[in-house]
Amino acid sequence: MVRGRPRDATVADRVVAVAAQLLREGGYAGFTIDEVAVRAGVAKTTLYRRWPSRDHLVAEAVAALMAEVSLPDTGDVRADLRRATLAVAAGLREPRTRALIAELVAYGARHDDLGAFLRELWARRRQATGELIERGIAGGQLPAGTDPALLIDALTGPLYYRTLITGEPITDEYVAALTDAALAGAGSHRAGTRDASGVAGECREAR
Amino acid sequence: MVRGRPRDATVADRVVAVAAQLLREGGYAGFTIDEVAVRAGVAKTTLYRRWPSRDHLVAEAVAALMAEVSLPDTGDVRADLRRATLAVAAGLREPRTRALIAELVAYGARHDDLGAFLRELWARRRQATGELIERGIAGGQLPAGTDPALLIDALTGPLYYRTLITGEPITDEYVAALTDAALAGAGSHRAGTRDASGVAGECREAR
DNA sequence: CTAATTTCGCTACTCTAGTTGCGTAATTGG
DNA sequence: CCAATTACGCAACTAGAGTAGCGAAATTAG
Repeated sequence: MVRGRPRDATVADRVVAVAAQLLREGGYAGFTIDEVAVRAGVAKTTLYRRWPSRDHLVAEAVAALMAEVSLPDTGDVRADLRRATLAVAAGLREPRTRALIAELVAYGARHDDLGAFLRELWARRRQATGELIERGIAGGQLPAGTDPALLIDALTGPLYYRTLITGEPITDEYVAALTDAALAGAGSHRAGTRDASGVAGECREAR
Repeated sequence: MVRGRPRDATVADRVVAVAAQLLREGGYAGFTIDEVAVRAGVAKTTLYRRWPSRDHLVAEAVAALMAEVSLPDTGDVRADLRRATLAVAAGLREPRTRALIAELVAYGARHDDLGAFLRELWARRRQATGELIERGIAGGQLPAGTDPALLIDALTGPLYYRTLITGEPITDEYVAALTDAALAGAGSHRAGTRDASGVAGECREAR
């Protein structure tokens, strides 16, 4: 057995719950380590014995907050992808969510370990979408040459780009156009077929 | 005339130069207001009379750093877009650039005015690309229905998405595939033509 | 020249992240 | 029971962001 005094097993749960609650209340602002310590009834030093930095604690609390969130699966892969993309867009429109993601991005850049943790978090979210796309390819609803990772990026990347970088609005019309373009572009890449000039134009006419 | 003692006109230049230099030396870490004040030979309070926060000063220094950067223009719009996208990818591969952008993203989320400032900064960079695309449409090198903003998002969004969120590598092959998909998807959206199901598949066969 | 006005430097302060050192509580092994 | 070991709480500390107050310097209006 381990020798010394065992860790208080309730501490982790209490702290993360309090941290998540603080984030819900005031978002990123108003979240202080001291406040977490007081509300959770533990010493600040105890917090730092378990989480190496404030950023780490916030990240874990966010992970707890986004533990749920599911993916539609109606059998119509294209429709499911549209719905999922609209859901992501809706989430990113929330100012508090936007602010939190922006902070997480900075955390990931500041601490290598936190970066890995967050990448893992995002990867889990993309996993399900990837499987959905695989089913779509297998079932003939998406072109055989479709690269799942690339399609996810094409659907999601512009949303985060607008949210975090350009700040341009993400309307449902924009999401529809984005989804159209991404689905139309899927499977277009072939080794040796670097440029698809004209093809899109042809497709447009053919509709 | 204005009544009181005039501002020392050299202060702004000195401070921004020192701030940019500190960013070059140590990136985001190691940048402290006190150090800037000491090196620029001004009082810390004077800094805060001109820049409302550290974040604002960093943002202005970054803006000074990225003042240059030009866009290729060979007449071949598709090739120019490929080149420009590769250049953006190369920039984002730099760890220090990546870290700075991540911090800027958080700044923009924390301060509304800084958000506007940064959006303006990015908008200026996209402006030139938009004009390039317009020329491509006018010259028939891109489908008539191409939405310039959407195409820019499709080309750039995934790069920032990978850089800031997923952390997946951005290889030149990835950029090539991404550019193919984006260019193939351009102009695919039409009012009333919500879904392009099958079209991409057709294109694949026709290739 | 004098008064009003504005900038500047300086000192001292608050607040929060994060650290250090110490005494004490809880547990296991003998 | 006793020693070793580990967790915990507490108090004091450092460092950096940001603020407040004051006196001095520079400038313009009269």
